[in-house]
Amino acid sequence: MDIGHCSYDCRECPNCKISVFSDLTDNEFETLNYEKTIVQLHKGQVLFLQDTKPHGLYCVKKGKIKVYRRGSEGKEQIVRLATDADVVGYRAFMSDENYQCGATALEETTLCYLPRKLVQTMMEENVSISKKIMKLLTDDLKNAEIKISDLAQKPVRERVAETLLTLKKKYGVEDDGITLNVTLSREELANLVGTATESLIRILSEFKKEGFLELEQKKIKIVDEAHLYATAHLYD
Amino acid sequence: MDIGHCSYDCRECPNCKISVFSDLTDNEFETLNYEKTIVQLHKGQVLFLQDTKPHGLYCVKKGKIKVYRRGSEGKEQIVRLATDADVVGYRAFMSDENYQCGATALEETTLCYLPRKLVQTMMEENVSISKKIMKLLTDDLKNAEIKISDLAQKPVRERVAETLLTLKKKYGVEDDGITLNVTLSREELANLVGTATESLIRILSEFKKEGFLELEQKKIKIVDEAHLYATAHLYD
DNA sequence: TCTTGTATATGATATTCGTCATATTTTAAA
DNA sequence: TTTAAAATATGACGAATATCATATACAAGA
Repeated sequence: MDIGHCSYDCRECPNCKISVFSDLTDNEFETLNYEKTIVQLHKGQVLFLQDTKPHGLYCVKKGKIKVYRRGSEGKEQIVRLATDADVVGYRAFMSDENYQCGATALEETTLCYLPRKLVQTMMEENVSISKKIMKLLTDDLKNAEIKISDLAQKPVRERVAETLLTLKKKYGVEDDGITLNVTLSREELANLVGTATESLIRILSEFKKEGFLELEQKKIKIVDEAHLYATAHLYD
Repeated sequence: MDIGHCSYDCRECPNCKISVFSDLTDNEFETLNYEKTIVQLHKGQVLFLQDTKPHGLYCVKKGKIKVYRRGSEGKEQIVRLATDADVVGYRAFMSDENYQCGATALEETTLCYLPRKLVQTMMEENVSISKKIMKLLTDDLKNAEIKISDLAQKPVRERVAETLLTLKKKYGVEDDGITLNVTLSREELANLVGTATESLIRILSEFKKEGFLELEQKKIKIVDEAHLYATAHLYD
């Protein structure tokens, strides 16, 4: 995990218009530039560990992060995914508790680390930040509640279909228009769906046989989105 | 659902010290008194329905509320429980979306309804309210994330044990020190655990045979909490 | 390139859990 | 009270899914 100081101006960051920090004054941007730290993660590197204490929060500049919770048998359940402009690690930070989830890079990822004091100052001075963080929280809570009822009510096959569609929505597709723009191992995909790796693999094979997907190593191509939607029992 | 205007002073409310509205000025209390509406619900009455539009938020004065999400097959998954001083219906309200969960009274319940405009004004004038609502959100998100990993990883038996302990923590016990101070049908309990009603009943019977519980109609007595903890694989 | 380890895949089997059927108890209504 | 309806309980069964075993493919390092 490489850490460096202030190598670029936050106003240049393509995320500054859409992220939590979109409505800052010039003065606030100066402080941000000075106080923030760049964190560089390679694929598989850990950003923070479950049950450790947060000291600030992370804003994804570019890359992909998985946020997961490890159960008593060591199996990890992915509870959220993050990408450019998303904020990571703010749940625990906000409630001043230990992280209840860990976070790891899914690919080469650059983040900005904002130390506690900076965030607190900014939140006090600029109401828009609190509002945006609240919006993050309500969105995450919404998704979490949907995930709860899905886990309790939908069979694995439906959840796999739904997860693939969620991935497409979250990370988009490559230039060909069908290849999911994210690389997850089968195990990670299973941990996202909430099932055993073998079950996930079997259902991917089914979907392939049924012509919904094409599989090339870790690359997943969604060739029949409509049928996936139907299988997921989703209508949006 | 009985609705009435301002029949008491919020400063008299036993919850005003611990709820979201604990740090109000006298002026703000005056407005609150004037603008709020009392809502009285009998057991089983609906507070709001899934997929409808929120116009304000509710604060539980006294009683118990279940918040649930109905899946495509009509089965409801309880995602949260509320009691005195809890705020209900704020997730959708805050993000200005339709309710994605419904809410129903589990027993005779009195709530205060605060219309949108009032809440907005108060949040702008008094930062402590936003902060407290943010605290609610982070707590709910935390619990939701735990529920997600439990649903994905723990077998039904463990989840039943955990749910019973959660109920004890949330609603406490009667004067005898062991009877859960909440009345849920077996079906509701199953919808909270995320399992079939028959499975829930079977496991309650098991727990009874094993001497963890006593069952008298809907009353559940936890007589061996330590063993329940052990079965739940919880250590807090 | 070869080798070794790891990820993916697939079959066989076991287990958990949900569903259906039915009995029993409780509650509510007549 | 008597009766009907609903909730609870229990057994039998089947479906869904996890686990285990093993094969194959892939990737990383020697």
